[in-house]
Amino acid sequence: MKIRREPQAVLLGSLEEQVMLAVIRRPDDAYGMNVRRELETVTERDVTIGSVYATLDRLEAKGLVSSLRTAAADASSRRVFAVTGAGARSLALTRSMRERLWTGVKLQSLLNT
Amino acid sequence: MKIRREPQAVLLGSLEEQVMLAVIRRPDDAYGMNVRRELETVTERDVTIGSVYATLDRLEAKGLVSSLRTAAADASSRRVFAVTGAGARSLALTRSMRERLWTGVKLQSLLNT
DNA sequence: GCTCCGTCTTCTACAATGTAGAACGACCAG
DNA sequence: CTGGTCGTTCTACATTGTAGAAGACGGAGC
Repeated sequence: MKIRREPQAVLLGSLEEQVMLAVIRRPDDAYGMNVRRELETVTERDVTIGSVYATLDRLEAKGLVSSLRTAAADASSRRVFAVTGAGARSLALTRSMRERLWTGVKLQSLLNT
Repeated sequence: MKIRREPQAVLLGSLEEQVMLAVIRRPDDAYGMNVRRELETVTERDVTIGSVYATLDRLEAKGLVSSLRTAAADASSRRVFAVTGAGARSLALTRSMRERLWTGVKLQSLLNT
């Protein structure tokens, strides 16, 4: 009998993490353009729409987010995203690993070198 | 006349950030192999030495870390790294931008989807 | 002196992620 | 119609992340 390999939580790239967080911040409203807007307003840097979709598609391929289409009858058909359980676990893992690295780090003395 | 582009603090990739933190955590002792060890013990995942050096070299090219060679007379010649002021600023920026995105995010409800 | 070994660095090649912008379809105002 | 807005898809390319082999060097043991 085959040993079942656990679908382990995966480490995220920096944009992947940001995009997932933006999705979470827009409950039920997380379609591409909105994710982009959220990202831009919160981070104050601009992200092209292509980057957002490319990332979203790759995350979906990995099962970290899922998407659902709004009825075509609607004003315009949107693809609404949500992070999956696996996605949430990846976020948690990515964060805790990073927190461990940051623990005890003092930047002050280095800032004005 | 050309407009001068400011050498702004740069956003970091996930490994870049980790490597820089590992460098900071090994004051005066941050040569390649040690950075790798630090990374592995703190994050509990393995990183090949090639990844570490590639990242370190790229960071140096961007001026975010600097390196210095120990005397060749030493047991073995090492290249010791340190993060620069620009590096520290990038770390700070990367972190604060991310913190803003994480603010208010609750993973709990999503974890066991 | 050799030869084997451990430590550290360099190099090459390739996969995954990040980025940009044009093209497209649908709808609505005029 | 026609042009404008909104949202999505696609293509192409740059930057980062990953892997492992190859070298250089000095010390241990014979």
